[in-house]
Amino acid sequence: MKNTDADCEKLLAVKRAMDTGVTGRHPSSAGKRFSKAEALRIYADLRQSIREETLRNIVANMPKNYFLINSERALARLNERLRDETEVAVDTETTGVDVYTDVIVGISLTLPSVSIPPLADRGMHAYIPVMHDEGDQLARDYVLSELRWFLDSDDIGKVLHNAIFDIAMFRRHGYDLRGVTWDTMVAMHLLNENEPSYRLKDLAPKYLGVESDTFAELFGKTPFNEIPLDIALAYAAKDTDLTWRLYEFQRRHFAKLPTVLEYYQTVEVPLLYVIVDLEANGYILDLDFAKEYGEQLRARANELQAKLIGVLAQYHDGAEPINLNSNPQMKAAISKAIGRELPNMDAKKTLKPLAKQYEVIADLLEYRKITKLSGTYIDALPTKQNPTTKRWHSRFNPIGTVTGRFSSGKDEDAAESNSFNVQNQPEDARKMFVAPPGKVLVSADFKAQEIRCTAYMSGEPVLIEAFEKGIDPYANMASMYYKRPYHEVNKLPNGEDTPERKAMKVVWLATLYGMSDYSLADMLGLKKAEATAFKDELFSGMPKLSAWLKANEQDVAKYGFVWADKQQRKRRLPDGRLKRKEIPYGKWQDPKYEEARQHNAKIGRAMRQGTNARVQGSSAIQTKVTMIKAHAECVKREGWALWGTIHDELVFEIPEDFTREDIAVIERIMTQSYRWGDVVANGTDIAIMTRWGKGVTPDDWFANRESKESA
DNA sequence: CGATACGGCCAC
DNA sequence: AAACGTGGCCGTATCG
Repeated sequence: MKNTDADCEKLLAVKRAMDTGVTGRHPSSAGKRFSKAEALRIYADLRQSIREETLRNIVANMPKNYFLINSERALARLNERLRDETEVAVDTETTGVDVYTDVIVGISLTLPSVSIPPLADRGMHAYIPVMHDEGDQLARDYVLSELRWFLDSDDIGKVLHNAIFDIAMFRRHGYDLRGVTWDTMVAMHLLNENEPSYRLKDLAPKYLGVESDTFAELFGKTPFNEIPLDIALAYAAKDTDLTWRLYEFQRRHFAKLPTVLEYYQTVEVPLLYVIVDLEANGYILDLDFAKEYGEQLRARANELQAKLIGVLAQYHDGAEPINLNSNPQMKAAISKAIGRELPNMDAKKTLKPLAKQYEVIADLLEYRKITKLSGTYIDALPTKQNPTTKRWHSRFNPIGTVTGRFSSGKDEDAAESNSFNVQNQPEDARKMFVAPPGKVLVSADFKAQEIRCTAYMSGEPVLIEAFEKGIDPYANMASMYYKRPYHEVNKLPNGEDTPERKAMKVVWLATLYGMSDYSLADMLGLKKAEATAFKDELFSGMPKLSAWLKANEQDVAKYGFVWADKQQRKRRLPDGRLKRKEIPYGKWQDPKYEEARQHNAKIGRAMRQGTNARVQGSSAIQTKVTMIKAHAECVKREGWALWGTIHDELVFEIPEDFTREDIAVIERIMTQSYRWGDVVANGTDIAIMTRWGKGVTPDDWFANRESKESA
């Protein structure tokens, strides 16, 4: 059997160790033939001893300006020194990564300006253990109360790596961490959104030339409170030491990016506090509803399962019973059942068109939809209640995407966490989410956010005029293209799209996202040449937009990056500068040119990403700026909180006795917080609900309330 | 048996 | 020729 690269390395390490006499045969294998299994056992022991040696080295080679603070006197002296600092690096060590349940076991501080005469290195790196199992130390309550003035101070800036976590941990113990001025993790993302990892332990070797072991490498699954204080000091003080050095490195680089720095300091950093509140506020789920709905879905799934197995089992060969969740099995069985070979099991492209013709396919589609819905959402979410807060919490990661949008879900190193993605909840699962008692959810979206953004960035008069007149841009385009009156191609009396408007929406998004004419034809049911002609004619009426799209591609090709609005954020697309590889005519399928094809595909992808990143990235900035304003308003108002954000939408929770003026406030926040210059006004649609979903308009809500009052 | 890849699908 | 951007997560398949 062939060994993996990882195993090869392990075996080589063992061989080296045996050759140099560092280790010998494994005691458990005395008298047996030397085997790979024994070598791997030796490796495990070797690793353990390497780990122990690493820890010994870390302690032995610890810089002289790392100090353990474990007496009242030492803490008092530290407090004095803190008063002379303007900016300090801060980090917490904790029992785990659940900010609502875990607790702080120690605090690291780097005081950069301290100078202790015999020591060559400037700066002081302190670790204050407060809950380690062993060793002399101060109590957490005492330390936190002594440091309260510092934690509360806006005048002493705090520099952290992943500040959201630490702010939330301090809050867990009833303390604010005010004055955060820099988050090296977020800053790194603005300096390079393509970075493979934003862990301090990966950034330090890469950018500071400092080797650094991860917590897991050094301590495995041992919680930090079980780590002896000498090792804890060396490890924890190094964290703020590295954070500070990374900060200095980043400052130098931001000097060349003043517009990005301005955005970082006025948006991304203040936003961290908004996110902490948003995440902590959390969600309430209607468990009775979830239970009942889950049972309904399960019953239907069982019914479909029995039916499908009845039909398909005969087409399945193999020792194991047929599995409806297995795509390879289903592809084979259904192909046989319907007497034609399916190319794949894509629901939209392959199965849906066949569902009318073949009941078995319709059943399978329903079965898959239901099992996905219950498996991922309806049955899964109820188990994720936080034991401490009794609410459900999501993570909103402000650097989770390359364009600047939020991602939502679990943290990278938190497989066990109860966190979940709140941004991809299907309509049916949203019904589980309810407003807290006495409150309503108010959702406010940016009306046609990305299209307004494009109108502004391209300066296209057709789009700008449409927005000025309050005209629907899709309908306007449809009117132009089909040469029919606007009202005829806008919406149908029942509020649904006309086919013309729908087609324009597809074409619009296709262009924005760089869809090929081939795919567009596929989507609209046209021939490729027809799709090309369609797009050409449409865009010939909007020359400024066409020029803008072209310029974006040229920028990607020339510079390898594009800017979001006002040069606040860069999207680096280095593949755009690659040179295309020639593939001779007729050799397009030739395996010999596979590498050339992939190479050229990367360039095409970069070209498509350019426009998308400008639009999506600028829109994300609008959403983030608006969130800061919305949060500030919520803080001022009793019972108001920011409940969620889904890219182009903010959701508030507010007391149910809200007024028309309250709605007007939300409307102003949405439309005035971040404007597309003076060129394109913002719009917002507001909906009110007690259960997450469609909701009603404010007018309907008030009409309903008034009719109840008069009854 | 664990880590990882992948197809598929939810959202905007 | 390839062919729609940004994500997260599920279950199965695959690898060693």
